[in-house]
Amino acid sequence: MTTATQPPRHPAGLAQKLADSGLRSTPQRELVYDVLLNKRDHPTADEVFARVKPELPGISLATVYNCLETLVQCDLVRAVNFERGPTRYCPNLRPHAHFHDEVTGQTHDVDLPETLFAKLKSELPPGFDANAVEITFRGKAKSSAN
Amino acid sequence: MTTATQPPRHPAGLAQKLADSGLRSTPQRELVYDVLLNKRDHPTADEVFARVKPELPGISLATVYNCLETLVQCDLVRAVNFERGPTRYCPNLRPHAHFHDEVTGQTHDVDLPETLFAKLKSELPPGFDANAVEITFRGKAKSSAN
DNA sequence: CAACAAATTGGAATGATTCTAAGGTGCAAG
DNA sequence: CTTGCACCTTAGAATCATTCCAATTTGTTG
Repeated sequence: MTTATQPPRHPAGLAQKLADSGLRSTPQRELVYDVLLNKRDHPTADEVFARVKPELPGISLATVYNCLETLVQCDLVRAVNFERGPTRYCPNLRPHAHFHDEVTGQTHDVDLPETLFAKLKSELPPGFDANAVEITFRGKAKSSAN
Repeated sequence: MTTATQPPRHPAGLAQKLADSGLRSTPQRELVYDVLLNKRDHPTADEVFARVKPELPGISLATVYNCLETLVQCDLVRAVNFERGPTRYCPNLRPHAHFHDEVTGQTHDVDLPETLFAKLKSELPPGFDANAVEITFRGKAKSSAN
């Protein structure tokens, strides 16, 4: 490494946030974060891997997964569709939301006023035409009061 | 069918809805639907398989998957978390929703007023304490207007 | 009953993710 | 500056949900 070291393309916050969690700043973590900031198209782990590889040819896919998880834990990045588990099925056909209890793992139906669903759709910018809205809450529900 | 035939535990609608789509009513499909109606705890395919097996020991997991997909196609059942694909990552930390373009497969960020997120949480029944809300729209966006 | 289409079946294949064991890296204390 | 040690990375194997496939079964129609 000569004087050619490139400045980081991301806010200085990374090293700090990592340190806050007792974690180290590594080239892999910085690069993965850079890639996410530079093209905000919600890439998959594989896509991040592909973008990172040219700059750090030795990096492994496992590391990309590790880095992404680390960034999520530090609240620097959010995972979309992070329902790791299998698909669940529900015979309730009325429009409703789901509440996912993080303690028990149970999923509850939550009825919401139709007007809210309408309101949500009406908030979409012009050019976006939604035919479905999915709302999922995460948290804890009082004991087993189904 | 003699007098010993058990009455279906589900609304008569099944056979009809299936027929509407040019599909047959089969013991497997009826039983899978029964199971979903009888215990509405959002079971996974494996769980459905386990509940169905005692009554129809010869049924295969593949058939359970097939039946579930059929029921979803007939609009009798909804699949929760049906993001089959890989997890996506997003460095946008402000509260926002996602719009999933079903044509291009792209995911866009959609900013919504904070008040809407608050409103949503306030609609939760007592005893439900959410620390996160996930909102995903599905539909099509006007051309490539990122 | 014969023929054909629709369904089911078991097992193999796929694909994302996680696990595991081994090797590297860098700070910290002496 | 060297040794120790905790943290990281790595490659490849393992897992798990889901899909695919080819063969068999079932049901309906002629």
